[in-house]
Amino acid sequence: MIKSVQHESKRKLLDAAQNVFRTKGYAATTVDDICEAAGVTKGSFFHHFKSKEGLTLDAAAHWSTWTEALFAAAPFHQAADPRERVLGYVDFRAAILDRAVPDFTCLLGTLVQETYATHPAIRAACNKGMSSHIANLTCDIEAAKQRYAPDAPWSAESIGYFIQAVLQGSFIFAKAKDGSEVARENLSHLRRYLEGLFPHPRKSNRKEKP
Amino acid sequence: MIKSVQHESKRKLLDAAQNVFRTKGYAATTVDDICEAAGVTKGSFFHHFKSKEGLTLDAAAHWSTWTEALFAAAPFHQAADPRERVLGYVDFRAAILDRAVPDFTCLLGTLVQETYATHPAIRAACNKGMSSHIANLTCDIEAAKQRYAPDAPWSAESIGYFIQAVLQGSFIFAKAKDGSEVARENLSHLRRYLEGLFPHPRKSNRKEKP
DNA sequence: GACAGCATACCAACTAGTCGGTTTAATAAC
DNA sequence: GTTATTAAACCGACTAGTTGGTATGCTGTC
Repeated sequence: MIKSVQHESKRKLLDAAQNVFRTKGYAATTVDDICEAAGVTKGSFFHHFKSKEGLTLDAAAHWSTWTEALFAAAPFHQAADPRERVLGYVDFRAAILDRAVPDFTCLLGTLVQETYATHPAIRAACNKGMSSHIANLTCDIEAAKQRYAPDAPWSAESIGYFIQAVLQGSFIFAKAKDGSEVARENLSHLRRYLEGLFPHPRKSNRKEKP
Repeated sequence: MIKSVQHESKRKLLDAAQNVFRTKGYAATTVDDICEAAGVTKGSFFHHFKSKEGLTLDAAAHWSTWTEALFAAAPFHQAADPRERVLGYVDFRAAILDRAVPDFTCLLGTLVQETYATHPAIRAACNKGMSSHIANLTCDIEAAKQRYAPDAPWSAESIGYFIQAVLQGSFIFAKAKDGSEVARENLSHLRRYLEGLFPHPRKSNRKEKP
């Protein structure tokens, strides 16, 4: 407990960065903004991070830990059938769309869009985080493919990227329209596509493959 | 000719803004950056635009004119079958992915992601431009639906948004990976989905509906 | 000479990062 | 148990540089 109190400022700064970046973007967010949101001072900020970019790199890693924990704990992750896990993932993403826009959008997508040409280290960190999330997702997709579409011409990984692209694009429309209705419809199209990619052998969805 | 020479600086500023914003984003782009890229001075900038935000609003309108002209002139737009026009649109978007990243990404998507919470006027301008592009696209989709899937439960408009979301999301991955391979695969998934939504009645794709 | 178009010099506000110093916490010596 | 020592955490005023925007001046055309 003593130890956790010590590093509380750092954690608060990383949490605050997540939210402020998702609201205002990277460049428009000042170090003071983050300090204010975290309730710490600028001196503390530069004690823990060597620069704004340094904080951002840490925040990207922090984000990945945070989201992986979130998805690992989500109920869809328990389904026995990998097809259900994949569709459950999409449904889960749809379910959290009722929050405010900055609360369901993706830090990494927001950051990379702004910084890809100017901050190579941030671009790389975002790429790493997104790829690793997709790699996790790809495990379930691969298992579903083995069971329901073993001869399909597409790769499981490319489906993982496709799912993420639909999500990222939907976030942009949620921002443009200040609402998540379009995002929700997009996820419903995505679900229909995935259902078609993994056709049930017959009628039952409990039937085990021989 | 005199008139066009007179306003050449303004046009150059709008063109430059398009490219610089797509590379560095809104907040990280300085007025001086745009002036330098356009080859004009700051005095000229503030002669034509009242502020950086003012220029951005004009640039969003300029972008819409520019892109609508681009798509109106593209060959896919001539196809007689609306299904071919829709698929041709996707193929066209895939075909221009061989350019550099800032040359195929979307100004409006980039802008709105950064400014949605801080610059309401820019958000509205981006929303308007994207919606209008989708409305154009929706005409072809609606016609294709009438012909190939008149009883489908989805709306033509929602397909328009879905197509754009896939594109916008693909741009994010093109930025994250500094390459368009993922984007290309995403568009191939999108095409497969659309093909499934508009099934051919039999075998021929030249058959006219009675 | 009036005016649009453009150029140069300039300013006030802001921002990332610094720096000297204070507080807090853990450990060790006594 | 008290005190000394050390190091990490923290503070907030300050600076050097940047930025959007302004003020003023110049030039050619009508």
